[in-house]
Amino acid sequence: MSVQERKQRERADRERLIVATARELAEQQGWDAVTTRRLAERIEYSQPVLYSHFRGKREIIGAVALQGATELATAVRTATTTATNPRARVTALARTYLDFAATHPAVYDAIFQLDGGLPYAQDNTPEPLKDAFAALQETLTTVAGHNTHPGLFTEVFWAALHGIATLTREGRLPPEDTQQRLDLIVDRLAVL
Amino acid sequence: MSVQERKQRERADRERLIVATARELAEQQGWDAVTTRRLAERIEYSQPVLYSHFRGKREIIGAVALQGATELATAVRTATTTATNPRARVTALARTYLDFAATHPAVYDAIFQLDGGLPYAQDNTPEPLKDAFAALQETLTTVAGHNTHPGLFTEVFWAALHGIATLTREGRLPPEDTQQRLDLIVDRLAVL
DNA sequence: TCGATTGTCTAGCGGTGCTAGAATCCGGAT
DNA sequence: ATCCGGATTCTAGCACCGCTAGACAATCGA
Repeated sequence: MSVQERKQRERADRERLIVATARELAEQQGWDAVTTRRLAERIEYSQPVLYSHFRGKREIIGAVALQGATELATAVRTATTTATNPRARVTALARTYLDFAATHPAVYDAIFQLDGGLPYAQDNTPEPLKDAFAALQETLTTVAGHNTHPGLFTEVFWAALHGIATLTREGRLPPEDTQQRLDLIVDRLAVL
Repeated sequence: MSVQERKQRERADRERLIVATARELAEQQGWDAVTTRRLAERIEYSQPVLYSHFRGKREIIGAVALQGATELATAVRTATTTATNPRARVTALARTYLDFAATHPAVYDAIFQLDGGLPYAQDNTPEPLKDAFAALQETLTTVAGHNTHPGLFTEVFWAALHGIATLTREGRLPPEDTQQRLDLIVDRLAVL
C-alpha cells in the first residue's frame, strides 16, 4: 500500500506546485499572463496534467483565492489582537486589509474580483471564505453600535474597504490620500 | 463638399452603431461575449471595419464607458434635484447609483471595472468621467461636515457605494439587504 | 470614361482554454 | 527476470480570440 500512498503524496505536492506557480505568475505579470501553456511550462509538465488536478483555469483561480483568504484572515486577526483599544483595533483592521490588497493584488483579485467558481454568501461557501469574513466581523462587531446588526455593519465596512482597495488599484482613486480615507471611514462608520 | 459631409455623417452613424451594439451585446450576454467577430457580424460589416473606428476592443469599451458616465451623471442630478432636504438628496443619490449599477451592469463595468484605456483621476481625464464625479460631489459636499475636505468625502462615499455595487453583483453580498446597507451608509457617513 | 483614391473584405497570424487518443511508464504476478 | 495491464503523461488538434496585411471593389474628380 505504501506505493499508492507515495503516489498520492506526489500528486498532492504537484497540485500545490500548480497553485503556487499560478499565484506567483499572477503576482509577477497579472492574471492575464497566467495561461495554461505558460503554467504547464513552469511546472515542467504538459497542459493536460493541469486538467487532471483542476476542471480548468477557473478552479485554479479558486484555489489561489482560498489560500489567500486564509492568509487574509490570519493577517487581520494578528493585527487586531496586538492593538489595545477599539479604535486602534478597527484602524489596524482597515490598514491591514488595504495593505493586503495593495501588496498581493493578484491574490486579492482571485478572492474578490475574479470568477473562481466558488459559492459566496451561501451555506456551502468554503470555510476559508467564511472565516475571512468572520475575522473582520470579530473586531467590527464591537464597534457596530447597539441598534445595528453586526453582520450588516461588517458587510458595509468591508464594502467600503473593498471600494477603496479596488478603485485605488485600478487608478480610479489617487493613492496618496489612502490614509485619510481610512481615517474618515473609521471615524464615521465605527461607533466608539 | 456635401458628398464628404454625407460620408462623415455616415461614418459617425456607424461608429454610434458599433458602440450601441457593443453595449447591447454586453448587457445581454456579458462583456466576454463581445468579441470582434460577433460585433462585426451584428453591425453587418467585417472585422477590420471596427479597427478603422477604434484602435481595438479596449477603445470600444472606453466609448461605452464615456456614454455610461454621462448617463450616470444625469441620473444622479435628476434624482438629487427632486429631493427636498439634504438627507433625502443623499439617499436619492445612493439609491440611484446602486440602481444604475444593478440595471446596467455591463455599462457599470465599462466605467468602473474594465480597462477602457481611459485616464482616471488625472488632468486629461475625459469630461464625462470628471462630470460624473462632479455630479456626486455637488450633493455630497453639502453633507461632508465642516472639517472634511469635500473631494475626499466624495471619494469615500463613492468607494462605499462602489463596494456594495460590485460585491452585490458578483454574488459576494446577498442582494436582499441592499436598502439597509444604503441606510447605514447614509446615516453614518453623511453629516446632517 | 478613365485613373486614382478611398473603402471594405478575405485570409491568415499567433495566441487562448480545453480535450481525444496515442504513447509511455511502472507496479505486480508469473 | 520478464511480461502484462492499468495508470499516467504527452502529442496534436479543436474552435475560438484580438488583430492585420494585402487583395479587391466601389467611388470620386478630371
